[in-house]
Amino acid sequence: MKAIVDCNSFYCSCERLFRPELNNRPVVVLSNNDGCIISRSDEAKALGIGMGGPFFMARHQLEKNNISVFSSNYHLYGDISMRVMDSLRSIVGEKNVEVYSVDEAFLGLDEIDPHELPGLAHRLKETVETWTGIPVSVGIAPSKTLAKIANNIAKKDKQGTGCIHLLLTDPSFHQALKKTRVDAIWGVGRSFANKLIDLGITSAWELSQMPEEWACRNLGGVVGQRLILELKGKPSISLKKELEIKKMITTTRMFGRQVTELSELKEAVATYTTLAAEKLRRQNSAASQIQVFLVSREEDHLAGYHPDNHQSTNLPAATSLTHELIRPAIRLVDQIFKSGQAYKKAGVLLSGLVPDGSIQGNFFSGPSQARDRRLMSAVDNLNYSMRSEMVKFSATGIKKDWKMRQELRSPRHTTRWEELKEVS
DNA sequence: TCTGGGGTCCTAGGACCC
DNA sequence: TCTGGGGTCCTAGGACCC
Repeated sequence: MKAIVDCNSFYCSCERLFRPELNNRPVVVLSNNDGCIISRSDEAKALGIGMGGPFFMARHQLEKNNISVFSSNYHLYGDISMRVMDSLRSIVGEKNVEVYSVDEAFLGLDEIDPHELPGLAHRLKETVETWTGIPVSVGIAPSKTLAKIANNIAKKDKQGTGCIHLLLTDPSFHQALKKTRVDAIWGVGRSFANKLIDLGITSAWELSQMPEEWACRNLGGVVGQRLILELKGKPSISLKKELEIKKMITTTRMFGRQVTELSELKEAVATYTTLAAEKLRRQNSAASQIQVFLVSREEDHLAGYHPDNHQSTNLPAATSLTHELIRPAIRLVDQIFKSGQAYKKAGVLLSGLVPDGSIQGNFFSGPSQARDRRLMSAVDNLNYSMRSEMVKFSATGIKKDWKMRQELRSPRHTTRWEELKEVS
């Protein structure tokens, strides 16, 4: 058996922790750059605020309904997320928790007596809520995909289910499948859903009755095949181990305004490279390839890949050192940049990742490498313990006029001393 | 005027090797 | 005049997730 534990309106719930007067009131949280609405409290949903809609278009509606609006505060959400996951680990054991995203985790429950599952579900919910203050929903079923469906049922009828739903027997999940539309299945996106509906397959139940070979041919090969098995209650997507090493690392951001100056683009790309390099060192990897891309205003509506605006280079040797990554990154900006072009977004992608310990050296790398690495880890430690850019490379700029907008961000209550909540 | 960011997995097809 | 076949690795692109 598998469980999924999912935080309800996670970002909104985090904001409410320090603003209890917002409980039972409508709240929304915006994406980076205050672009879209990415989290809504139940009250905001009830007022008709859509998911993923642009902030500027909803602004009037938000004001009219006196809805509280926050920019995203990832320092806060990341810290609260860790506490939620630690609570789950303390109940089912570290090896049975797969952190699936910032606000949800799959749990492996094969060692638990099925009779104890309802009690466990309640204990999970109550413990997380008591220890962290974040409300959660729990779904339990034989496979991950069915657990997701159970969780959706729990969330859809919070009063009726108490945010807990279990699908432990065949009849119970058959019933649930009949009530679930194909486009609501985990693993079925827009394109597969359209395809299925065109074929007259509208419910999860109908999909589960299709032959595996058919799914293999029509739903993305083994992915589709696994999906059918999962819907039948045969677990085919296993729990992933913690600490899997990422195979590529990217940092991309919109700018707060259009950027036309080469010098500003270089600052931004140097800043993103610094962030990506920190992520790289955190998992003890080194990169052997770096790619940079700039997105201009004009091509924004043309979705996808534009070779003109992407350049990549193979590094002479894999590295995790920020300055060895910034240099080639900036050269790539020079190659891509077109004078007179207005850019709205840039990104850095590190790939060809290898373990940092066993880097294939080359003729030209000298003994300074070891010293540089000690320097980097000192910088990381300082920045980590202060939770800020205590020490940084001058190439990343000082003023950062291009930085994204975050006009409505709440204080970083749990990660910055100077922003600690005061209670009098 | 303003529409996020960061990932994963899988497949097809080309390059290359023996 | 005749010109194989199987395997591996890499990359681009499509699909999906939160």
